[in-house]
Order: sequence, then structure tokens, then C-alpha cells
Amino acid sequence: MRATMKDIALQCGLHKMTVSRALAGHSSVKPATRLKIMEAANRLNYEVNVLAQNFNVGRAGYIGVATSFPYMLESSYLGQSLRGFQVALNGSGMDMALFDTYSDSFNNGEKLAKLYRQRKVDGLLLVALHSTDRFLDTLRDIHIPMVVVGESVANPTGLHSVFCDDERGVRRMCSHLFELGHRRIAFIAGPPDYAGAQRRKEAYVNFCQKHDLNNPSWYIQQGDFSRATARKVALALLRRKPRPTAIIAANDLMAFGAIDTARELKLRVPQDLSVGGFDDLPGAEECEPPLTTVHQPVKLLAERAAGILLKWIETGVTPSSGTIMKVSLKVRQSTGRCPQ
Amino acid sequence: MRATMKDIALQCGLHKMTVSRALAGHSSVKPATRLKIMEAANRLNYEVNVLAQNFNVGRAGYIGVATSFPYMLESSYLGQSLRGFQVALNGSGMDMALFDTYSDSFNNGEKLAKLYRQRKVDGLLLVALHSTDRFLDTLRDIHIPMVVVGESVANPTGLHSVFCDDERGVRRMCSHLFELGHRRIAFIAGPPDYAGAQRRKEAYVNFCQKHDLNNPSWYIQQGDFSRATARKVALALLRRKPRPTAIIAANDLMAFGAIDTARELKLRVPQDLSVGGFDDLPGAEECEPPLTTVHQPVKLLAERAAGILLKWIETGVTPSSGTIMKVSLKVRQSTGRCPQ
DNA sequence: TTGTAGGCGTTATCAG
DNA sequence: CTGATAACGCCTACAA
Repeated sequence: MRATMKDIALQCGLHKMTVSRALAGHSSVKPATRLKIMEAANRLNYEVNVLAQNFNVGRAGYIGVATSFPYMLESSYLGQSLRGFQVALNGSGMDMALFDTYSDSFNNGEKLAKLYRQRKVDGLLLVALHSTDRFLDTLRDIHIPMVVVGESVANPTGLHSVFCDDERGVRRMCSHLFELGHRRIAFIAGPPDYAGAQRRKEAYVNFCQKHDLNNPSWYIQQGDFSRATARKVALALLRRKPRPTAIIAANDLMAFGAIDTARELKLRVPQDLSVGGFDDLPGAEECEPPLTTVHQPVKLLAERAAGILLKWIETGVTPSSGTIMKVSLKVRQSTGRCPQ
Repeated sequence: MRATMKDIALQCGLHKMTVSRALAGHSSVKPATRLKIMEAANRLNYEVNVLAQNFNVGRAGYIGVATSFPYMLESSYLGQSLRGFQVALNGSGMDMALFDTYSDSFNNGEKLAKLYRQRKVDGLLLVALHSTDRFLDTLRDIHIPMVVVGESVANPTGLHSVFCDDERGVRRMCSHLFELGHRRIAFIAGPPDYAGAQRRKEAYVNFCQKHDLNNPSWYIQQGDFSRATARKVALALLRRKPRPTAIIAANDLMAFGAIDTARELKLRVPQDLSVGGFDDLPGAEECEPPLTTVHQPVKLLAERAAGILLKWIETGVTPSSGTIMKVSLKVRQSTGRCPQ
């Protein structure tokens, strides 16, 4: 069906090798010959067989993006990440393949490793990995080019991860509220098996200690990054005395949940209660009230991660350590002076 | 580096062809030989080179999922679609590659066509395509195995699309409200270049005519499937007299927007205003109040689409027409009896 | 400037 | 039951 270099060669009375050179843009082809070849290629609707090309050089031409489907897929976190990857991959000849690591078969990393060993992908980008995933144990040993995005890893040996400065972000949020007069600051934590969530919580705890806030232990509530759960635990926070005057949520979704609950309890945000988030989702700016949050440059972070991975694949040199990206505090209308 | 069949063959003193047969599970291999081969394969950590395999049979082993990144990526519509694809692709040896059709270079279909001609993908799944996209013009002629998901196409020649029964869905929503006593029913339409949005609007118009509702023309407002825009146009609907007692939005996001506005105007939903949506997003059930909406079996729809595409690729036979999936009305708390 | 030989790893096919 | 050969489409390396 489809024309090959051989077909063009036949039409032109040349050898397929000359065709290969001409199409690859080698300078060692006589202009006249090149022209003839180009015309024939056009005539035949020729298009390189990338499959053969890649097979020849032993690469798949795909980067595997591994994520846990169930709720990551619909997160703008992944959305922005993918956009960042796209930017980095653009022009590299690599494209993105999407894999679900949620299913059980994935959870020991075997399946991902297989993808690589079978040459379905040339490397992996792992988005917001759970730090408990046994991925690491399995994958680390296989020396697969792979970069973890948005999550640092407890034991980073042989793994490169790109993540944001969670600690600094939470610290800045705490300071912001502190300066507004807040002392009764509560915290809704993320799932404990996310290293990033862990870092955020610790930063909050450290801040409280450093400033002798001495808040009751129930000021720290366990969330799971979901809005629904945040609503529930916010209820626990806002019903009991002494009621916090500010809540920091470990991500924006949970901040939204806290605001939902405040509204339900007829508490005004920010007059009666300040709420801070983390992530700066696209929706954070347009919600009611616009959310004060820590901006994470997700797209950039992803772009960086993909860039590192590409270089790794091309050069074969394992990048050394982790990469930390800066965050910034976006002060909007969900935080205000402490009441009284 | 990596072991090949040849390596195994050498270790076993056999021909690589025998190894191929043994590993492929052919019955024509002596059990003892097979065992020897299996052991060697294990010892060498052998894994088939899928790349070579695919090259040999002339297929990429990837299905391209094309979507316009900007907001589709973060939609649960795409999320559910991908999950559906995954189910259908499972076990087929095909995986998903993700492509952004938003950029200009994609909009004439050339790039997608190239993906196919270059054998980067074996077929395409187009999610929620704009019906104005010139994709169709370009792609139709190339006979690429491809299925459009969630959108019917004006001129379906040579294109198979799987979409839901938009008309029936809106009709059922209209009837539901009508039976609750509503007559002043307004409609927030979706972007006119989506065929599905068009169908939904027409279904509404038809219902109004059939029941002689004779509502003013401004009862139809133009939205763009986004929450923000819906808020604005809902304001136009709710500020003017005679105020509608019910609003149907062409998708859930816009229904949420309408509820936002109602809340802002101190209108209670559903006591003062009923609001209906379309899609049944995961969030529709847990929002406040839970949304009455038309359930679209997106995951199933996607699964079906991917199944059709797979068969097309395997058999080479173009499927005939479009496939329409059933919808169902989910009555929740955002609709109620007409006030007075 | 162009041609030839060979190989990438797998499988179909035919021969033994 | 196993082996030999060839082919998939391209490219590297060397020869003319």
C-alpha cells in the first residue's frame, strides 16, 4: 500500500540509500537528484515509516506517563503536567503514552518495568506518585530512565524527582495569616502517604512550634485531598471550641471544601474565617471568594521533568539529585484580618 | 545489553526460530526443549522486543487519543473516556498515546494524518471534536481508522462516531420539569460548533413549540460549556421579568454556574428555581443541592468507541454508521415543583 | 555523488 | 519437532 523508500528509488532509477540520504537532508546528494526524489516522494504521498526508523535505532519514540487514573486524570494538576510535558517533548520525536497505575497489576511496578523492557516506552514520567508505592523498590533496580513529577521521594537513590518547595509554601501561608493577627490556625492535612503532603504538614507543625501557638491537637485534621472529606473534617474544626480563625488546607480542593462548610455554618469568609489553600488550581481565582493559595508552577515543573528525562534518554547519563521548584503566595480574598 | 531470542538460542544450542516458537506458546515444541528455553529466558531476564514485533507486522501498537488540551484535559468527560478506552484496549496489545489538537498545526488535520501515515499510531480516537474542525475534511479522505467519541458529525460519510442520545435526554428533562408544573423554562446553550450542543438546543426548542410554551426569545442564552460564562448569562435570565422558574443547562458545568448565580441572588434551589443539567459529572451527585441531570454513560460510550476502532484496525473493515448510546434522567434535588 | 552489504529482532514459510 | 531463509523499512559503514 504505502510507498517506501524503495518505491521512490525504483521510480527514480536510484538506490534506496540515495533516497534515504536525500530525504534526511544530507548534503551529499546532487541537487538535481534530490529534486527528482522529492517530487517522486510527493507524487507517491511518501511518509517515513517512523516505526522502522525507531526500530532501527532501538527506541520506542514514546515516553510513558504513568498516573493513577481514578482522580488524577480529572485533576488540573495532571492537565497542566501534560501540557508541560508536551512543551518539552515538542520536536524531540517523542510522544506521550498514557498508563494507569491504579490497577493492582501496576502497583508493584512490574508492569511499568515491562513497558520499558519490552521497548514500548523509552522512559517514564511518574505523576504525583504515592510514596508508599512499591514502584520504587521494583523500578529502582532496573535503571529505567524515569522522573517523578510533583513528589519527592523518601529514599531518592537512583530516582530523580521534580517537586515544589512545599515547606516554604506552607511557611509563607502561615506567616501571612500570622501577620493578619491569626493565632488559632488549623490545618487540614493530605494523605499521609504522599511525601509532599507530609512536608506540608510538617511545615505547619514547625511554624506552630516556633511561634508557640499551642493549639489543641485536634486543630490538625486528616484529609485525603478530596473536597468531600475536607467538608467533613472542616465541620469538626468549626463546631468545636475554641474555634479556629483560620484554616490552611494542604491543597485547594480541600480549601474549597472548608469554604463549603463555612458557608453552611453561616460563617463568612474571610470576615469570620480565613481559608488558605495550596496548588493554585485554575479554579482558585474564579471561585467565591477567590482563594488565597500557594502557587505551584505545575506546568513548568512538568516541563522541567520531561526535559531532564529526555536528556537522560538521549545521553544515557543518570541525572543526579532532585530538583526543587519555587512557589509563591497568591494573596486573594479568602484570607483577611483576624476577627475582633 | 538486553537479551534477544538469538542469545537464548545460543545458550541452548538451538535456533532462534525455535526460541520464538517456544516463547509464543506454539505446541510444536518438545516440552523438554521448551523448558530449557524458558529457563534460559528467565536467567537472561528476557523480554520480547515489542518494537521489533510490531515493526514486523507493520503496526505501531498505539491508538492515538486526540483531544483539545485546554480544558478537555481537566474534564471528567475525558477522564471517563480514557477509562473506557483503557477497558477496551486491555489485552489487545494496544496502548494509548495522547495528542493535543488544540495547537494550530493540528487544526487542519494534517498532523493527525501524519501520525497515522508515519505509523506512530494505528488509529485515532477523537474526543468531543468540534464539528467545525477541518479535521474532517482532511482526515476523511485518508481513510484512517478513527472513531469520534461524544460528538456526532454533520456529514458522517466515512466517519464513525459514538455519541449519546442528546435529543432524548433534553426531552426527558423538559418533560420532568413540565410535569412539576414549570412552564417558564429557560435554556443555556452550549457552543454552537458542537453538534451535540446543537442537538440539545434543538430538542429544547422543539419541546417548547410542541407544548406551546411561547417563552420570550431571551429564554435561550448562549453559553460555552464553562461555569463562568454560565454565571453571567444566568444573571441575564434571572434579573429580567418574567423570570423563568426553571433553567436547563446544556451541560452540568453550566448548571453549576446557574446555581452559583441563583445563590448570589438569594434564590433558593429548588424552591424558587429549578435547575437541570446534562452529563452527570461525578460532582453532580455531591454538590449542593445534588443536581438533577441527564446521565451520559461516557465510560461505556468510550469503551464502545475503542472497541469499534480496534475491530476496524484488526479486520480492516470500515464500520458503517454512527452509534447512539442511551441516556437516563437522574432526578435529584435541584428540581422541584414550580413555585405557586 | 552514488551504490552495496549488512543488521536491528521478530515471525511466516518452507524444508528437513 | 527443528532449522534455514527471507522479509519488514530504515540506516550505518564502507566501497566505488
